[in-house]
Amino acid sequence: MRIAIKRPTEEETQLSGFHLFKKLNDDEFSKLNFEKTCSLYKKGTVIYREGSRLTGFFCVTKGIVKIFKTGIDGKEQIIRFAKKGEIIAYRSLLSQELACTTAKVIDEAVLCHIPYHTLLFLIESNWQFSHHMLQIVCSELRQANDYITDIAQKTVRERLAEVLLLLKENFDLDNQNTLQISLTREELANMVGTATESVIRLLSEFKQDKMIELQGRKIKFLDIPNLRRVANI
Amino acid sequence: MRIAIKRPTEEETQLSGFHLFKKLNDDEFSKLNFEKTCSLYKKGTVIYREGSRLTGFFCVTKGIVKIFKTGIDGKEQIIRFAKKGEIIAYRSLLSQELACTTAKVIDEAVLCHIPYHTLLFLIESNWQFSHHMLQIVCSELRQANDYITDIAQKTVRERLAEVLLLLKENFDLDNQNTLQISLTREELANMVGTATESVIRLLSEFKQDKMIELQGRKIKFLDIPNLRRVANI
DNA sequence: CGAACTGTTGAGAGGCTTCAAGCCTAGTGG
DNA sequence: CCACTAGGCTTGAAGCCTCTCAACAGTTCG
Repeated sequence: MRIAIKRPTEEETQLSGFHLFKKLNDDEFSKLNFEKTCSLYKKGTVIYREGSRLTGFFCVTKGIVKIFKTGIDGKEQIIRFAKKGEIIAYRSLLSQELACTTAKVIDEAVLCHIPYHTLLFLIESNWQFSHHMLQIVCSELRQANDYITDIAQKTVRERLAEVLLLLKENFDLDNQNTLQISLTREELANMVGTATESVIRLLSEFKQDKMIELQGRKIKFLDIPNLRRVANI
Repeated sequence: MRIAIKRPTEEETQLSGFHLFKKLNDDEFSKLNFEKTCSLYKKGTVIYREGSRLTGFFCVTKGIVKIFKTGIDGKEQIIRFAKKGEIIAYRSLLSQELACTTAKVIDEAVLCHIPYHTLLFLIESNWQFSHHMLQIVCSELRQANDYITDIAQKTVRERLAEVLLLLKENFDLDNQNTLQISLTREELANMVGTATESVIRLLSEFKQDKMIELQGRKIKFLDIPNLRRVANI
């Protein structure tokens, strides 16, 4: 599945920007760089699949990767998106379980594969690395718990508004206030946990209420305070 | 809020059973024991509240603690229950955030408070401790992600059946197949993410279908395979 | 240029929630 | 000892939010 067409540029494989690796000493960082394997992945490529055995984790140095679980009738539930500076597949790896999610490229991406033994080496040799790692997992756990509460208690309308705001926080807007991540209606539905048709209807309601503007998959924010009110946060 | 009426027994404050501390050397374990503070808490006591600052994490050595978030209109969303051998409050502590959940005793409990500096000391001095800690957080994150998928895709009926089976896994049954944890209908609803009335109606349907038997808050399992089928796992 | 996928809209059905009323149980105070 | 109260439990009825199904338009791509 892992098809690399062209090589990523030197710059696209730099791990120095990762907060996680900030406290490594020169030796550790060299070792990391020596043992990493970076590849460029086209949109649509599956990085790893639910149930597969992982040999390491990945650092996203470019692009966007969608992490999802497959639920009832193959319906996707999107857990999160990973972008530059974030790591994926570390959870199942640390638990030494088979992958419980699938990772798919939605924006041409460069990923660096870090073998499991390198991860273990870093945990053993540098407590600050472990500490950072702990903070990353804890942060993700917090988001997951927050989301459980939302999804259990809020209406689809509130959740969609919240998801839009969340996307706004995590992915930049251009100078026109347009969201710089392109998702299908179905993907939005799979984030919110609803039917595609519901997302479509609600989006056009938001549009009628002058909170957003739509052009295909482009979403432009017009009235964020009101959107926040709808989201009920 | 933290009212200790009677002292816990020596045996009730032992941390030697905790998997998390298995790899500590004698010095580390002594330090841990020296710096812990154990108390006994009555049913209904709040250990820590959403938004409060935490000074350490807690090891549950006896009893059951309910961890929940407060959502819309004060409606509780139960995140999990912690029982003997489990730790609580570590997530917000590690992230150095204010508590994002509330912990309340639902079965008379003994908790040992471990100060933040002790946690940091252990992370610095013993990589195996950090590794265990990472595995605990990862395991909780996995459960959270699974639950997001369920709650987003399954019906209330399926989720209730699943919650019952989950409780069966985590809390023992007596020799009559009766669940050894006593929850109100409202608490069940707050786990499933539904209205109390819905839980009541579904429980009596399950009873009519001879899958469970009810006596007040006691739930007795009669047909687990069928319950599993309803849960759709 | 058709095939496959995505997006849109309408109609109907049904699962759940909400509101309301009443019952039961346990704990309290006269 | 018993009425009383509060909180939990139960049931019914009404209604709405959301899903599903279905048909069709638009878009992309080989």
